[in-house]
Amino acid sequence: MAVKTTIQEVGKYQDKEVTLSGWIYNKTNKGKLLFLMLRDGTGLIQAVMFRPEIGEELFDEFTALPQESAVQVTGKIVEDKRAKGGYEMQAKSVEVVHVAEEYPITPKEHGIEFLMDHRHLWLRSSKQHAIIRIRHQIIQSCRQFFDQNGFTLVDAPIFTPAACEGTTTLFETDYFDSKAYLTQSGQLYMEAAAMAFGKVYCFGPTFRAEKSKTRRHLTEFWMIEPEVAFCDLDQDMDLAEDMVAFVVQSVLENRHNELETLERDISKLEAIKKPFPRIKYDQAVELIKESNPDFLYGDDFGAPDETIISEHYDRPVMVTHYPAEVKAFYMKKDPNEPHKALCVDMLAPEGYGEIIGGGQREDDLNILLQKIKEHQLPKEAFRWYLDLRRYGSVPHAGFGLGIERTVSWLCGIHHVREAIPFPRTLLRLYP
RNA sequence: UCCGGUGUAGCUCAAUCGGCAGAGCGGGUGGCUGUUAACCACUAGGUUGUAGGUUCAAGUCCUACCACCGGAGCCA
Repeated sequence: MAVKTTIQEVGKYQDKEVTLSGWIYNKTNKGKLLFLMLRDGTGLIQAVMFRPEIGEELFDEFTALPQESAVQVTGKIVEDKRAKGGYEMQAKSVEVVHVAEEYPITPKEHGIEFLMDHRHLWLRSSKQHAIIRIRHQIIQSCRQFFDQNGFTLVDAPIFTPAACEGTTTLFETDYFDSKAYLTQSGQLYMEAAAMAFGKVYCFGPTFRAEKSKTRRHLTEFWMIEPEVAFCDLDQDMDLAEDMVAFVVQSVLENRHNELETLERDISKLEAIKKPFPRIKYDQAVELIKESNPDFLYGDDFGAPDETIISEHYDRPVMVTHYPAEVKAFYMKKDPNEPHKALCVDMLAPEGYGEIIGGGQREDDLNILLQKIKEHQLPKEAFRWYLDLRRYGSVPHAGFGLGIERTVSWLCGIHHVREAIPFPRTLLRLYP
């Protein structure tokens, strides 16, 4: 009896008989020959069926099968230069598992609305499949990086009691007799966790009810957020740089086929080596003013401004020391430049924008109290957070890495909605 | 929220000055032993986003609405 295997393993079974289970990705026939492109989730392989070998009845049945019908095929794996992937199967016996209905996504072009309405099926097509596998690789290598560097996973809650940062619109939901808000960031909880464990990170979904309608925004997106006790801004940047370089390397090493499927320019990713350039806000403004003279000093950067900055470099650039007013209340001010925050944004190359935002946190109780007052935030909701500055407050820092923006950058895709399996945007809650 | 654009067959799109509603893919039927988005022949398939209006005549012009796309803002 033939051994069951998967398409990515067929190289181990050259000239041997195996059984593959999967779905018909595409097929074409030529009289007595039928070419099945078989998909099993691990790859694609062509199975060649010859009418006299298979038998009239089964051959006709297979010839009539619609795209995405489920089948099981047994045959010999042979090396063949004509086949994509280098191998093909000479089918000997075949079995239909399920005859699909007429499949809506054909090998031709489709519009984005149609594809997004069929996202549950679109994930089967090779490009989307490659993107999600690279997403998996990115997440896996982030976790590996933290494991290797002494971090403890401490996940943050999704339901939160109040508008945490006060800078963004949150989703509100009923929580029994009161209201709860979906988290916009795990950071404040990570600060508590860092005081308990030293080096921590969380990985989970975050939610923003902003009516943003751009290629860089989702209402539900995933962030990896490390936080480290006894850490200053420079050490925080070292960490961010180490992690991003590690992740890029890991994707290059393990997902070469997927990058190829996406026609990603690999040389752009191979250039991502430490050290990353580090510039201050003031220097970034000078770069922007070369191309956009209307930029007002003191403003936060818009998407086109970020692109201008990133175009000066072949690797991610870290911009620090933004004006304190444009940053969140918990950012520590630079003692040497009191109007600047000890913060860092990492801008990806090729115009992919901000993938990391972070910095050193304010650790002085009185300054924090003052800031909460200035930002008119509900002091009661921050009682626990302020406790962290009462019981052994230490310099600490961290950052958040947006998974979808990182996936988009590494995959070279145009829109973050393809970087998450089931995107949630301003205008989409289905499927 | 603002600016711009698009709604025509299951899908992607055409339709000139307002004058017979069309193609490719997908579906169906037949043919082919090396196809890669196969090819060849035949075939079925339409409330032109919705509601009004102008006109002998509207896919095409006008008004309103709806949906989506792109960008900005907001934001990460």
